[in-house]
Parts: sequence; C-alpha cells; structure tokens
Amino acid sequence: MTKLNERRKAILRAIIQSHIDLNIPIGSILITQRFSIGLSPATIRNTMAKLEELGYIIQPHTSAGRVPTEKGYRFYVDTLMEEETFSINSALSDELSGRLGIIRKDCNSLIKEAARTLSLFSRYLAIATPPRMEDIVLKRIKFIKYEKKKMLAILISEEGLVKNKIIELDHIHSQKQLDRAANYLNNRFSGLVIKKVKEKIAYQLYKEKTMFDQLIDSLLYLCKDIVPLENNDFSLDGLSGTSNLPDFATLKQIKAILRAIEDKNFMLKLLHRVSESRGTQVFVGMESILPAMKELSMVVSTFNNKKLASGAVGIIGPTRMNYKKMIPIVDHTAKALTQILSET
Amino acid sequence: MTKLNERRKAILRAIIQSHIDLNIPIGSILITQRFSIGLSPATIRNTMAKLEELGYIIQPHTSAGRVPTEKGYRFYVDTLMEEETFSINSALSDELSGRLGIIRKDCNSLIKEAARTLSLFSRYLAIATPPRMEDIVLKRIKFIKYEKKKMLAILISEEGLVKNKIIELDHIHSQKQLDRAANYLNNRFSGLVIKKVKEKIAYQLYKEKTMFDQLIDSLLYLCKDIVPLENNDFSLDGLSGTSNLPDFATLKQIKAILRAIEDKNFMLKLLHRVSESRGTQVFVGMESILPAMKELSMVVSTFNNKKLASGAVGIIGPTRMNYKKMIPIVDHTAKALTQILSET
DNA sequence: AATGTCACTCTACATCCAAGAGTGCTGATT
DNA sequence: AATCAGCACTCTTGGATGTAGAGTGACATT
Repeated sequence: MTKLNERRKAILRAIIQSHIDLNIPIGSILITQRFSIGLSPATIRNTMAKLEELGYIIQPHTSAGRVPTEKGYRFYVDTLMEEETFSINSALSDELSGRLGIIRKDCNSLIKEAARTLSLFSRYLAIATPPRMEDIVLKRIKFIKYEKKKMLAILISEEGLVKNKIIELDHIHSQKQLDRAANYLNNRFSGLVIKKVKEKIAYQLYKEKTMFDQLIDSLLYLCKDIVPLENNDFSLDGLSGTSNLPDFATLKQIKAILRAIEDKNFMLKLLHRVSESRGTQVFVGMESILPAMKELSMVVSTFNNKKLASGAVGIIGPTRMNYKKMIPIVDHTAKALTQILSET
Repeated sequence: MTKLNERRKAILRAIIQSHIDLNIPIGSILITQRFSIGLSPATIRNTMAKLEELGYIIQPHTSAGRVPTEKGYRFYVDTLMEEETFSINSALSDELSGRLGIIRKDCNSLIKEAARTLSLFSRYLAIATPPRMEDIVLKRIKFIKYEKKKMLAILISEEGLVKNKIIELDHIHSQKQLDRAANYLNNRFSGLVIKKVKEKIAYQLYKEKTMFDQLIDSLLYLCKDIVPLENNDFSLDGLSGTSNLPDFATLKQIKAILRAIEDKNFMLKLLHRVSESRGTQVFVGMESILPAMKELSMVVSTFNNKKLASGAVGIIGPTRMNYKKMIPIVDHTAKALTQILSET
C-alpha cells in the first residue's frame, strides 16, 4: 500500500469531491477556488503530477484537469472517507424506516418495498434479494393435491418467505396421503435450515430405504425438486428514475446494466457472494466483476434475521456517485430491514 | 378513408418496405432501383408529392427522401399488408411451439417462457401477462395457519395459476377452523370465475349476516383481501437483447420504455384492455397511449384457456419494425399458448 | 400522362480558426 | 528545500466556412 502524506491526501480528497459534485476534470485552479488549502495552483500541480504517477488520478488528455481513477475512488472510500464521520440525517432515517415499517407484510413484499425505497432515495438503480433459500429456516411444508398426478408443494419459512411449486408425481396419491407425508416432514424438519433439511433427507434416503412407500416417494420428490426451488429472483427498482440522472444515462452504461440484470444468475451469484460477509460493502469500478460494468459502482449491504438467513440490498450507480450520501442510506435500509424481520 | 389508387398504393408500399429495411429517408431513385415498377423517378416524385399531401409520408427536410408517417404505417398494416398473404415459416413455427411445449409447467413459468422466446425470436422487447385474476376459474382455496394471528391464503386456479398471500386475522384461529372455512369456500365456490366468487361473497355477506362466526370472518377477510391479490405482474424479456438493435437503441426510446414499464399499472391496464378483444392487434405509434412512446409500436395478441381467462403476449419495437415478420411470430406464440393451456 | 433535364435547396462532412483551460517547466523568493 | 509566479505549449471546444451529394420541384418535351 502506497502511503500518502497529508497534503497528497487532502488534494486527492479535494479532487474526488469536486469531481463527484461537478463531473468534470478537475484542474489546479478550481481546487484553490473551492477549498482553502493555502497553496498556490502551481504547488497543487506538482502534487497532482505525483498523484498521477502513483495512479490515483489521470488526465483524459494533455492540458485537461485530472479525473480520479478506480484506484483513487477505492482509496477515497477505504481511507479518506473513513477518517470523516458521516451520519445519516435523522429525518431521512425516520422516513426510510417508516416506509418499510408501514408495510409489515410478508418477506417478499418487504424486499420489494426496500428496493423501491432505496431507488427513490438514491435516484439510482436499486436491487434487493431475499435470503438465500439454503439458509432459510423451514417452518412448515404443505402438499396440496392439484391434479391426478400433480401436487402443489408449499414451503413456508420462519422469515416469512413463501415458495410454491407444482410437482409431478408418478403415482396417484390422495390428499390424505399427501397430508401424512407433509406431517411427517413437518415433524422431522420444521425449525431446521433448508441446507440441513436437504442433508438429512439425503441421509435418510440412503439409510432406511423402505419405510412406507409413498412417503419415501414424496420425500424423494421433494428432495429432488427443492433444489430448483432456489430463489431465482431479485427485486429491482429505479430503472426509469435512474435514467433521469443525466450523467448516469450514457447508453453504454444502461446497456451494460441491462445486460447484467437480464443475466439473473450472474447478479444472484454476485449478491450471494456479498451476503456471505456482513456490513456495507462498496464495489468500486465493477469491471473486474463484469467488463461491461466499467465505471459503475455498487454499494450493497446485508440484512438478516436472527443471525441465520441473510439477503442483500444495494444500489448500482456511476463510479463517481456520492458515496458519502449513499453508503449511509444503504446501510440504514439494511439495518431497518434486519430490525423489522427480527421483530416478527 | 382516403382512397388510394393502385399506383399510389404500390409506391407507398415500396417506400415503407424500403424504409423498414434501410431506416433512411427513401428517395425516388432508390425506389426505381429496388423495385421494377416501370416508372421513372420523376413520375414517382409526382406520386410521392401527392402521398405527402395526403399525409402518408413526410419529408424530414427539403431535399431529403420521404419517411412514412404514423398514418402511413397504419395504412400499411391495415390495408397494404392484408392484401398479401404472409404465413409463418413452418420451421420457425415448430421451434416456437417446441420451446413452449417442453416446459409444460405451471402457468406462470409458461408465461415467462413465452416472453423469453418471443424476445429471442423478435429481438425486441417482449411482454406477457397471465390471465386477469378476475377471469380465472377458482379450483381450490387453502388456508394455512402461519402465526398466532396470521394465515397464509393460497389460491389455485384451473389454469395452473397459484397465488398466495399472508393475511392478518383479528382473532386467533386453529388450523382446524381454518380448514373448515376453506372447505366451506371450496364447496361453494370451486369451479367459478373469481369475479363471480366475489359477487357471491358480497351477496352472502349482505344476506346472511351471522352463520357461524369464524367462518364469516374468514370469508370477510378473503373477500377484502382478494382484491389486492390482483395480478400485478407481467413478464418482460429482451431488454438487453433489444438494446443490441442499433436503430432501436436511441436513449430517448429506451427511457420511454423503461418509464412505461416501471409504471406497471399502466402497462397492465393497457394489456388488459387488449385482452378484451381477440386476435392479434397492432398499435402503430403509441404516442396516443403514452406521449413518451412516440415512434414505438406494439404487436400484441391474446391467448386463452377454454374461452374463459385470457392473457396477452406481445412485443414492443420501433414503429418501423418488420410487421410482416413480427405479426406471424406473435400470432403463432399466442396460438401455441392457447393450445398448451387447453391440453392440460 | 409520362419522362428528361436542370436549377435549387438542404444536409453531412471536413476544414479551419480562435478562445479557453490547464499543464509542465523555469527561475526567483522565502 | 519548499513554494510560487510567469510563460510557452498543448489540446479541446465551438463556431464559421466551403464543398460534395442527394433529392426535389418545375418545366419543357415526347
């Protein structure tokens, strides 16, 4: 890690903040005007030359001002910003919590509302995933006969997630039989994390091959079909609001985002990776993740319920977004979600 | 309706087809080169002047070629194209049906797949709505106790639609009681269209105010809450594929589409309006519907099950899209959906 | 009525120029 | 040794200018 002395830090901070505000290359004179650093433009130029050499800023062309590089933003978010204390406006905080609190519906609606709120407040694209299926706690299973050889399997989780899926059976079962199978499953697996449920089922199938036929059958089916029951969805909001922002509206970027979003698997993997660690994370310049997402950044945080299942909420915006504002907003939203989910 | 003689029709057709192919203003010489009409450019110019006077084509500026107006496209779709017979390529037809047929899952997945397929084949934005909630046939209702004063209501329709919703109760009910209520509802309302169910419930509530308490309670809740259970979703596909198309990618248009889509209510209303009539419809130049959607057209068709519930599938593209190709594709997709839904 | 011709109009594109912004370097100052 | 003022230089931006090409409308001709 290259160490920067105080002056260089101050000037880098000034450049980045100015660039966030104005979205133009920042020259030495502009900095002396906007900040009272007590240095002449010439001195600042010297420092800027050094910062460029170190890779924190770059000149789009000779005789233009400097623009922060990804490395510059990274350093800003990690180091420069950390040194300041930024707290969320308390009125804003109340409003955020309020919007989520009113609803108090099931988990899915809550997550949708979170995305909507986040996009509203950030004016960027907001994303939110429910907890990963593997990590949720099974509350109740229910089978409902649907047609001769089809049933509807319903999974309810402690967190308030509801998933249903039509499963084809290869024998005809009566509703009674289905009920019995569901009861059996409920008794044995209720209160466990889905991942554990899967393991147990696999073990049981392996060990006691024949108990009573239909039951094992149902188990087998459930076991097989619980995997594609994986959460393959996330909420998304603010697409149109986003494109209002003039500097976020370059066609290239919108296309990049759309493409990434369309590939839901990709986004899900990314978000789940995030939710493995806690707290608010900032991805600066996402091209290391997806080349098309150059010049985009993501601020994302995790929420959780009883320290078990965790989902993610966040925003995607231009690399030169106002992290000082956005990080607290995302952070607070995630915390509010965690609180609401814990209350239930 | 202004009548056009054969020559004018032929030239208008030539202009529109050329414009669809090339996306540039069409001049008189170009037409003589592309078509063997047997007329000189000068004659064509005279006719073009007349067509412009009548409002079918327009000059972007003096000494540019002509571009079809909305009226021109409308006339093309309604009259000129009708005169030709266009049938879908049978290989394409098989592939369309095939992609949908393989799945044969529940209605929701089917609709998603339809949107995906349509966007794939058209390279435009595809939309699809499930049948309107009001029109589906109730197959089974199930209540599952969720928490002290909450239950999960599950609605299964004949069409294979499954909707669930967490409903708050103001008394504590046992699962037994919930089952009894559900049974009561199933016995009385199964096989009816939701619209009818609502009516009947309203009537019953009005007439026999007190039967046995909890039952009426549950009914009341269902009745109240079945309304927001309205289908508020539609599938959408091809956003990123769409933006591949260079001439469809103007930022303005993408923004317009995004905005319209984000306002789900608006799109739903539009699609439901469509599904009131049968067959494939073409909306040319949608600015009469939404000003921002200028220069966009929609080709949309309805599918249905047993002549009862009907949903809509379609594509949104630039006004100068290739209607000759697109209409059969949409048409066929809708028909394939209808067939698959009827088989079940 | 259909066609050939020609002057006219307008766009698109390249070129040029001037203004402005910003830099790096040098030499003087503290 | 650090700071700073001054200056020559570079590069972008925007407006102005000119030209080639496409297309038209009008008019005379067949």
